[in-house]
This record gives sequence, structure tokens and C-alpha cells, in this order.
Amino acid sequence: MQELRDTFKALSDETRLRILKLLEHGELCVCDIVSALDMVQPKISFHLGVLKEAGFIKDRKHGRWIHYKLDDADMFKRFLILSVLERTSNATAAEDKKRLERFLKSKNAKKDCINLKNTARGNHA
Amino acid sequence: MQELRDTFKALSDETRLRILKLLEHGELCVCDIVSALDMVQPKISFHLGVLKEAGFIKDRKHGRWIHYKLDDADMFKRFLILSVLERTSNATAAEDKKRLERFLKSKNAKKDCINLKNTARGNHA
DNA sequence: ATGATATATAAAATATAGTTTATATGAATT
DNA sequence: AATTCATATAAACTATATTTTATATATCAT
Repeated sequence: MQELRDTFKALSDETRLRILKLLEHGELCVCDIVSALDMVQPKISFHLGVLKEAGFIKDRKHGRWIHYKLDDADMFKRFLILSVLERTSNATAAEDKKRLERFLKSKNAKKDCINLKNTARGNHA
Repeated sequence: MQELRDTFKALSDETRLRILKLLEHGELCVCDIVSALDMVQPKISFHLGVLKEAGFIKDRKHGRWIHYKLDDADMFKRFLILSVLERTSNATAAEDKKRLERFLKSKNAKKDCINLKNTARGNHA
């Protein structure tokens, strides 16, 4: 019963539900989530750890970033995630998404800027 | 999101999962559950309160007893209960059930005894 | 090499949940 | 009316989870 209890426990926190909802549309790195939820980074890392431990998300290391996405290995957990996504379409989720999009846009702007600079110097993106 | 969080939180405790499993086969009063789980009564009342508040069980007062049973009003919660029942068929649940059956038997024996006594005196059951 | 960045981890502080013990309530029995 | 029984509730205590603050690690850029 312990595993089942932990499965539900992982879903019994609002921050974690918000994270799952945010991952609905794909992979995000920790700093994306930090910006979207507007919380300090260790707090987000803590909750990501809980979700990962419970098998709801998985991570992938890429350079100095770690990307997280929904884990669809387990049928039952997949169902639980779906029911979470479907039941968390509210104002909070909308604001989180807006902050995320603003952040992603500024990230891209910065990236373009660096590429431009490098191109000017004769380097490649 | 708060309600969803509370829904999962209600399921994130082993005692409460054991109670749900015990209610699988029908209505039970508090003292039945106390005996089956072999725990003190206020503890059981506390967990029954959490499950009731979250909409997983409902109660019915009858004399000085209060009977609890699974609440099937909400589709999603019904599904969650089903998935709990299906995933909690283990040794603990079996022992709980055994204790419950022993207790129910002794309750019935006592009742029969009282009936017999009353019949002897010319009263009715 | 040095510094900056992304993330994790540890320690301390705080908040929340669960347990125990004692007591209250209300219905049934004597 | 007094007692007993089934259950709830409250208060004090304990355990667990979350948050914060500080620091470590690893990768990338200069």
C-alpha cells in the first residue's frame, strides 16, 4: 500500500499540480518552471524530486540544463496525470502559462542576440 | 486546484486506504473498523472525518451507531476508489478482513444471546 | 584558469498532519 | 434518573512535509 500512498501523496500539493499542468505542453527546464511559478529554485527542485521519485515525471540532462517532462511509462499514473490536467484549467494555471511564455520569449530574444553577435564576428550559431 | 489537492491528500495515508478497502463489501460502523484495524477509536474517527470531508465516504446515523459506506456520488472519486480497491489486495488487507469477520461473528453471537434471554422471559427480538 | 550559470543538496526554520489522552454528547438500557 | 455504550471533539504531543537560506557541483563562456 505504501507505493499507492506515495503516488497519491505526490499529487497532494498545489505546487506539484501546477508543475504537472505546466508540463502539459512539453519539456521544460528547471529555470522555466521557476520563472513560470515565480518561486525560488530549490523549492522547485524539491517538488520536481518528489514528482520524479513518484514516477510522474522524468528528466534528461543536456549541458547545464536539466529538462523535465511527463513520464508516460505507467498506465495508471498516466491516467492520474490526465485527470489532473483536465481538472486544473483555472486562473492560476493561466497565469503560470503566461509567465512561462513571457520568459521563453525573453530567453529566445537573448539567444538571437548572441547568435547575431557571433555571426557579426564570423562565428556560427 | 485546492479541491483536487485535498482529494489526493485524503488518499495519501495508509490507514485511510485500509479503511476504504474494508468498506469494499459494504457498510460498517465505527467500532467495526476500530476492531478490524486494531486502532484506538479517536484515530479512526479522525481518518473517517478526512475521507468524508473529501467525499469518499458518507455516513448514516442509526441509534447510537454511525455507519459509514463508500460514497458513489462523484464519478472521478468512484474511479479513484476502484483503483484503490484493486491495488490494495495484500496481506494487510487480508488481516484486517479477518479481524473484522471475527468481530462481526462475536457481535452476532452476543446479539443472539440477548435475543435468547428475552425470548426466555417472553419478550420479542 | 576564472567567472558565470543551472541545478542539486544540506541544514535550519516553519507549517501541516497524525496520534494520543481526556472529555463531551447523545442515544439506549437498566 | 442513572449508567452504559458508540462516537465525536478538543488539547497536547509527535512526526512528517514544506520552505528558506546557504552552499556545493558541474558545465559553459571568457
